[in-house]
Amino acid sequence: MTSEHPVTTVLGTNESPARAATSNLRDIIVDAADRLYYAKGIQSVGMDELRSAAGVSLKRLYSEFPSKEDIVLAVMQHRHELWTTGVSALVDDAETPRDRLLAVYDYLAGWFSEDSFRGCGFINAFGELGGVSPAIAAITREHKASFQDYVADLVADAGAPASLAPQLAILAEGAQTTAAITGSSAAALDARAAAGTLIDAAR
Amino acid sequence: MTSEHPVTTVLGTNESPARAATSNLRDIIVDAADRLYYAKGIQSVGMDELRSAAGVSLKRLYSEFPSKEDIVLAVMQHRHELWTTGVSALVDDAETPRDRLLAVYDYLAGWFSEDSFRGCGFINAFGELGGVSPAIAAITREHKASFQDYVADLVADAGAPASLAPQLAILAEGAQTTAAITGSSAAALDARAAAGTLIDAAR
DNA sequence: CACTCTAGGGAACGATCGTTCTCAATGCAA
DNA sequence: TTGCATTGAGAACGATCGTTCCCTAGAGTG
Repeated sequence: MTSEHPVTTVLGTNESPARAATSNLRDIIVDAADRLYYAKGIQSVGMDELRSAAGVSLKRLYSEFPSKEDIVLAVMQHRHELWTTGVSALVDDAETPRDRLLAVYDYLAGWFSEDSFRGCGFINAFGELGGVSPAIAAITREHKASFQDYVADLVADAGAPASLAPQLAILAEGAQTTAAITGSSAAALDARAAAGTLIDAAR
Repeated sequence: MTSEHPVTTVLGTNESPARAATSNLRDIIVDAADRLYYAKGIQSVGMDELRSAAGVSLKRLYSEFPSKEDIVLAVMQHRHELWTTGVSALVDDAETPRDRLLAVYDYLAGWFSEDSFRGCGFINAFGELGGVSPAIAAITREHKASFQDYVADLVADAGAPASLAPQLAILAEGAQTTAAITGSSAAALDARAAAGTLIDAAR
């Protein structure tokens, strides 16, 4: 489980403009891997189990990805895109700068209510493999840094002091782990309420 | 990796009043396992590696614990005790109810600054094995629930509304994961500042 | 001293890991 | 139809996993 990725450019380099047709081989593999890794952890899912779930032979699996770690990184890249588009969709629908900040927690509330929810896939992957896989640690850092930057932009747009941004990001992180472990989506509402208080106090 | 523990009583049942001498066999194993599992993840550390680190033969290892999962649970139990005593030591030293609430984040700041810090061991274990090991999921839930209860007591002592407690707990959780991934202890200060704002607003 | 018994070290076990390789089936040109 | 190149399914590989077991060293007893 080692490889040297150009980690500073892993996220955001969606170099396939003609991804087009929904179910090509790569997407089938990534979708199945995402479901399994997220539900059971990465090391608890062997290549044979992934092979069965995806309905793809080992040969074709390895023709698309050189190693298991590359599948894990592709899954994380995929999750990053889902997260980014999901959050910004709700944020863009909000009207006031304050509501745009709070929309982040509305996204969390919807996510936490999914049956399959089991915390942040990046935090899970980082805890499991961040200590032994530099590439997985790096992509996790990138994902979280991009979220921090995103919140910082929203805070700036709201005219609030920059110090508010990391506080709001911490609330979002804490809500994710709390919801994962308690199995309840209540943490999203708690975090949203706290965020509202912090935003109001920051003027 | 399966076993049926009486999960509702795993934490807090320290049934060995005469633990006395510091370095008995069990403690040696748990200490070595804690270091390795925390640094590299649980499944990345084999029994042979643990055996070498603890300087104990496999036979003696298995004479003390029936399976690897039992070692993991003992490590988590140990971490729970360290956390509980560490936090309450700082809390007890604080004078005002407000400072007692903020002392939690002071404890986090010290912890985050340790070289070995790599996030909350419970969150890491839950992400890695919570989906396949009910016992590990259960002890994680117990640990987090006990922290929630502890914060709720502090909030009640401060005369603040109960709704403040989950918000402060979420800040603590978020600080842990943020610090782990960014590799910086700044999140403790951010969380502490946010907590101060929330406490002040709750009157 | 001779014998028994216990405990411990570490080789060995079956299972499973990620990865590779063999070989049959297929498409296509002549 | 025949010959050839390419693909894919899944058996097989070496390594390593958690766990067990064999066998020796040494203490205790007569």
